[in-house]
Amino acid sequence: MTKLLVTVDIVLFTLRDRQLHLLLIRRLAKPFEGRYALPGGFVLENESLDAAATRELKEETGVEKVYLEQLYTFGEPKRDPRGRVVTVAYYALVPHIEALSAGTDAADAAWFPVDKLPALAFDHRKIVDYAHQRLRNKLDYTNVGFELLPDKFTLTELQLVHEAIHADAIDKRNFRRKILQSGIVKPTKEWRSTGRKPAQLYRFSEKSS
Amino acid sequence: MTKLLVTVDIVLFTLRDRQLHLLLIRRLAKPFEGRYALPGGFVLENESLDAAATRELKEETGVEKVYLEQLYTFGEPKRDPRGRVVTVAYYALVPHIEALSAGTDAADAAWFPVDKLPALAFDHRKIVDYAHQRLRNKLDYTNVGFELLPDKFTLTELQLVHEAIHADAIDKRNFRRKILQSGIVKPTKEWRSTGRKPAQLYRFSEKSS
DNA sequence: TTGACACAGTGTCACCTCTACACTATACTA
DNA sequence: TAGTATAGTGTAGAGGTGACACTGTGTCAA
Repeated sequence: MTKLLVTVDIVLFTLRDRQLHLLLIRRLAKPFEGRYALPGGFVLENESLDAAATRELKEETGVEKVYLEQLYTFGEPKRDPRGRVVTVAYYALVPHIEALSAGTDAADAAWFPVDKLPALAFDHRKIVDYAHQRLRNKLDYTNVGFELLPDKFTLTELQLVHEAIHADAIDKRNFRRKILQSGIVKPTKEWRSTGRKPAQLYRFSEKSS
Repeated sequence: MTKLLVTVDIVLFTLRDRQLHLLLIRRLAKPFEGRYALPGGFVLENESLDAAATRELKEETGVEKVYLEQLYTFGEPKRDPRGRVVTVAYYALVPHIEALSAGTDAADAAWFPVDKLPALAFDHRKIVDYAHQRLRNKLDYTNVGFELLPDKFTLTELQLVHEAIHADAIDKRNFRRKILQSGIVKPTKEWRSTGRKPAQLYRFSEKSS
């Protein structure tokens, strides 16, 4: 009946400048002082795991209303040098706009491209890799991609999401055909006129899976 | 820095009589006295989560050398009426033969077909449903199916595994074509002569994914 | 011994899906 | 008004999937 410390850690992804980024916080205390780590913290006595993740994300990064999903629980006895800590890892997705507006009022939080991460504290690198892999897989058979976009978006923007996550170029015609045929998306009557030729805006269609 | 009780619970699947079964243990103590529950128990101070799951499975069911995979962590504050308990759920797969030879020396453990389960203690029904869903999904894009079969098996036996998990009939010719084309399996020179006409035995080929 | 039975094992065709591939249209800017 | 950046569009070949029915053979019982 030994009790253990339980934390949540969150891998918060967003898309900036056509690249998948995630948010890290520089540690001010030992161990791993000065290193970057995932946002997270202890689970309280009367709080569900999801609630703890939501709360920590808001406290440490200011971000609210994110897509949040439990990832995996890491519980190696020596993963924290201070003692036994079991962490329930989550990943979260926010559109870039929201991510920017969120003030990171407390710590030195910063966005890093997933392919250029600094050395991380604890086993957080392992958690990040796991999250990235899950995101790649899930993109293909679910609608998570939309969580990285604002309410209305162009098909090119949606394609950029897929390209960023898979780190690979996709044929434009094939991509559009697949998306439109699936009915996952429906056109609005609005057009985005940033750039040269305006592009039609689409919206995520709740219906299809 | 509140510490919490952390348990592991395991959904142990096997195939008996062409049907997917799982192992449950009748509770002898309150709460939920007399009800069936998943095998599991507390995570010790110096033990990884996987180690705890393996240990509990062995202690409570006698089963060793199973395929074991972490599923999800359930941490609603009120999921255990006695107080806050976070449980890391696992699912495990064993071939029927091994499952039988394992003596369930301690408690009254019993196998139940997944579609005829008794009422379960705690939120274990939710965990079982989650595990069953995961197994169904994973069957299609991985090799987990083989974990329910002995080392050598006939193609019909493999088909029965798929049919049991998906609870649906599969066309024999299409199934064999897909399996053989994928190279996931390689023929041995042995034949099983139980039944009428002997069938060729196959072995899981480590190579392809 | 032989006939019935239970299960093993095999091929084709139609349809759908995926991939590879290149040009035209148009709004904005200089 | 010419240049440019991005939007938007179709087709043909290959491969994969699903639907479909009969023959072969070892075992067992009469």
